[in-house]
This record gives sequence, C-alpha cells and structure tokens, in this order.
Amino acid sequence: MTSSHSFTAASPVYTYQRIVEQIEHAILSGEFPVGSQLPSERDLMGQFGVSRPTVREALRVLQSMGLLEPRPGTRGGPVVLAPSPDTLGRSFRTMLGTASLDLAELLQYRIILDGSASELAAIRHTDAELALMREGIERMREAAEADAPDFADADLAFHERVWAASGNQILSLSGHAVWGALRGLLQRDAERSPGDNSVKLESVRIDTGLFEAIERRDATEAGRIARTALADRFSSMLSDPEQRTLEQFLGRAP
Amino acid sequence: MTSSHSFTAASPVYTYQRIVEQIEHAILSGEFPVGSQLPSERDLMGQFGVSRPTVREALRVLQSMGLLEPRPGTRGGPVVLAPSPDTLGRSFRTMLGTASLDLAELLQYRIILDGSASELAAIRHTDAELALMREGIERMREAAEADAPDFADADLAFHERVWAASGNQILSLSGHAVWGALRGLLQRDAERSPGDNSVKLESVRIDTGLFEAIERRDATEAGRIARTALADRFSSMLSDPEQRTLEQFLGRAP
DNA sequence: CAGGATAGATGGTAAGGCCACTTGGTGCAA
DNA sequence: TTGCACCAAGTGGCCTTACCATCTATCCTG
Repeated sequence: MTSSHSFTAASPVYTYQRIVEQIEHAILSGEFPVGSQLPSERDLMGQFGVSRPTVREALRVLQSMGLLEPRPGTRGGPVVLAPSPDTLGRSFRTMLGTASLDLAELLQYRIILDGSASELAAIRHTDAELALMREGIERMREAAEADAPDFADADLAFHERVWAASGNQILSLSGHAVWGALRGLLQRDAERSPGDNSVKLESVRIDTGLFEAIERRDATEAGRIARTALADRFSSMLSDPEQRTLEQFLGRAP
Repeated sequence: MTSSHSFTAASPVYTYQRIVEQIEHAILSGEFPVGSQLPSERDLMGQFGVSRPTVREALRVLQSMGLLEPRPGTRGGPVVLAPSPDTLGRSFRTMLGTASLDLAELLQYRIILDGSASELAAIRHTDAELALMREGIERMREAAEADAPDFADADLAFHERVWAASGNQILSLSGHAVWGALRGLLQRDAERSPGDNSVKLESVRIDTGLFEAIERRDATEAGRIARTALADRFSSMLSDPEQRTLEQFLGRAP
C-alpha cells in the first residue's frame, strides 16, 4: 500500500542563499541595527563553515539589496545601512522593463501616494516644512524660466519636500521610488518631445496651486490638485479603458 | 580663480556591479528574451576579462533579483526567467523592515492603501473577483462564529481578494507587505488582549458592509468603510496628536 | 599634545582545482 | 528499426590559496 503523504518539491537550496536568509533575518529582527557592523568576511566564513567566495556571494546579494555596505580597514566589517528607496525603485524599473508591470498601475499608485501625501502635508505641516516647500517652488520657477536642464531635479526636490511634510517616512520612501521608476519610463519619450518649456511653466503653475492649498491647510483641495495634475499629465499614455477607470477613480466620470 | 564646476561624488564602482548592469541592460533591452541562455560562467569570465568569482558574484545578484536561474549540464548556462512580482514584494518588505516604523505611519499607510484599493475594487471588479470576495466573507464569518484560531488568516484572505480586485498588482503587493509589518508590530500587544470573538464578529459585520458597497459599485462608500474601519480599530493605540491628525485626514474633524 | 608614520586587518580580485550533476550522443541489445 | 543503457563532456557549486590596495588604529616622534 502506498502512503497518501504528498511530498513537497525538493528544490535545491544554495548555501549562499541560506547565509543571505540568516543575515537578513538578523538585520530585520533588529539584532543588527542600522549603523552596526557584521563580522568580517573571514569571521563569517568561520561562523558559517563555508569558504570566503561563498560568504562574499551572500554579502554581494545583501549589498545589492541596499542592506549592507562594505567597510575596509581594521575594525572594519560590513555596515548595516539605513533603508533607501533606491532598491524599491530599482525593482519597479525592472518590473516595468520586463513588462510585468504596466504604466497604468504605476500611475495609479503614484496618484494614490501623491494625493494622500499632499492631504497629510496640508494637515500637519510645520512652518519650517512650509518654508522648504516654498523654496522648492521658487527653485522650480527659476529653473523653468531659465529653461534650465535641472528642472526635473527641482521638480523632484519640491515633491520630496511635500512627502517629507506629510510626516510619513513610508510615503516618502515609496513616493521617491515610484517617481524614479516613472521618470525612467518617460525618458525615452522625453527625447522626441523637445524641451518645450511651456510644459515646465505649466507644471510650476500647478505646483504653485498645490503649495497654496497646502499653505492654507486645505487638504481636500491639495489632494485634488495633486491627483488631477498627475492624471492630466500622463493619461494620454494610457489605453482607453485604463483612462476610463482612472477618471472614475478620480470621481470625474459618472 | 576657482572654477564653478561642481564635481560629482567619486564613489567606487565595483566590477561585479558593472557586470550586473551590462547583463541587466542586455536582458531588459530584449537582447536576451525570457527563456534564452547567457554564456556560461567560464565564457563570461573571458568576455568580461575578469575571474570566475567576480562573474559569479554578478550572477548571484541577478539571480537574487529573480532575473536568472542557473542551468547546469552540457549546453547549459544561466537562463533568463520570466519576471515575478515577488521581488517587488520583497523590496517592500525589506524597506519596511529596516525603516524605524512607528505605528502611526504604518496605520496611515495602510489606510491609504486599503481605502484606495477598495475604491478601485468597487469600480472595476469582475464577477469572478466578486465571487471570490463573497467566499472570503463567508470563510471569515464561519471562523468568527466558531471562534477559530485561523480567523486572522481568513481576514487576510478576504482583504487579499479585495486588493486583487483592485486590478493593481502594486497595491496588492504593498498591501501585503504593510499588513505583515503591522501584524509584526502588534504581535506583542495581541497576546494580552485575548481572542475575544466579539471583535471578530464586529470585523465580519464591517467587512460585510465593505463587500456590499463594492458589490453595488459604490466606490465612495467602499473607501469610506475601509478607512474608518482601520482607524476605529487601531486609533486607540495612537497618541492624542496622532489621533487628531488621523481624524482630520479622514475628514471627520473640522 | 599634536600630527604623522607604521602595522595590521579588511575587502577586492585572481588563479586553479575538485566534485556532483545535467545533458547529449553513442553504441548495444531487443 | 526501436528502445535503452551507458559514457563523455561541459556546467555550476564550492573550496583553497594568494596577492594587492586601502583603511583604521595605534604608536611614536617632534
């Protein structure tokens, strides 16, 4: 008689992968807080009972995930890094590049994040944060009027300050990540549509309205402006049904 | 006279990193479609002019990003994989894991995600997705009435189906990550508040209302229910100013 | 006491080698 | 002819050893 037990697939487990898991778990569980040091490669090689190349493969993976940074010298050893939106943005870009993520999803997500961040910024911004946002708007205006190439940077800087004013670190990190992915996607299209600085001036006008709504603590209006600005700017790149869903989501279609 | 040129940071570039970039670019540009094979490690080592450990470090990184899979044997070589959204979820989790989260941020973020996902689900759900959500509600009800220990699983399963019905993978993945982080943060508190199943029944009642709003495609109401449910359930754990910000964000305070 | 020289440890990279396994073909047998 | 068992070649997995540039801490000198 055969047993009714069902076996699970015996996929091979790479030793470097087990090392990654152990170190990752130790970091995420707080055993190694940000800024602390792991044992050196040569020590880890002893602790895990593997050779140095294997340890290094694991450390490389963790490094590419943005969790670690090598630190040479005496008393050195891999250092645990603070979280950065870079790796998340990188994942977004990879998914977009391999077409397992479409633009509509990413745009929806950014509309959700930017809208909510703007509402929160309107509600709870401090004077210092307001001053930073105002300065950001000014830099945008100058860059647009001079038709400067660093307009995109100024644009990002302003929105970074809005995210920061939301008081929510997660919003800030993920907003940054999505922004990077979206910009990467638009870079190709940006080349064929020359640096028409009328669109830059229009962006400045819209963001100025957003800033003023935040300034007078009008959360509803701030959210509305942020959402519609993104939708109006990008919706032409979407298919018809995607556009319709977006309009319904914004409450602009019955 | 000093030049006004501003230099860019001269951070060291690791050779493994340049190999990763080259291979990644080749894959994303379509030069190596899904299912195709890269040259073997020994070939790559010749093409890049580096040693095998260096090539392997690069391949490990790409492998951990879910882009490659090793394939031994004659005519072997790394094979390009179909992209999986798992890596995106993984990025979310590590970002949330290393960020020093406080409950208020996490709760805000989940309110934003769940509210938006519920609105989208109301707008664009299909019959099949509706049936899955209905089934999820039923499982929740059964688990609550039996006071079963797997109520949390049933709860998660229902919300997963709402996220899925939103049609947005990113919402789904990040919702899952935030849910996990929130649960991890609450696990300590959960022990002292025993499994009072009146709260479970209350959850079922609320989620049933959410489901019905989604069913009749009432996006506004669905979003409102999702947001207020989370706020009501967790706000008692927040400080007073955090509660006030939350109430303002929900539009329930002047 | 300050500052520079020195020694030790660390990570970066290379070279060579062994093993288990997969694959593809070959040759034998039915 | 067909099927199958066997074998050789190539691949990734892992290890060992080794050298170098660089950084840090310490000590020593001025």
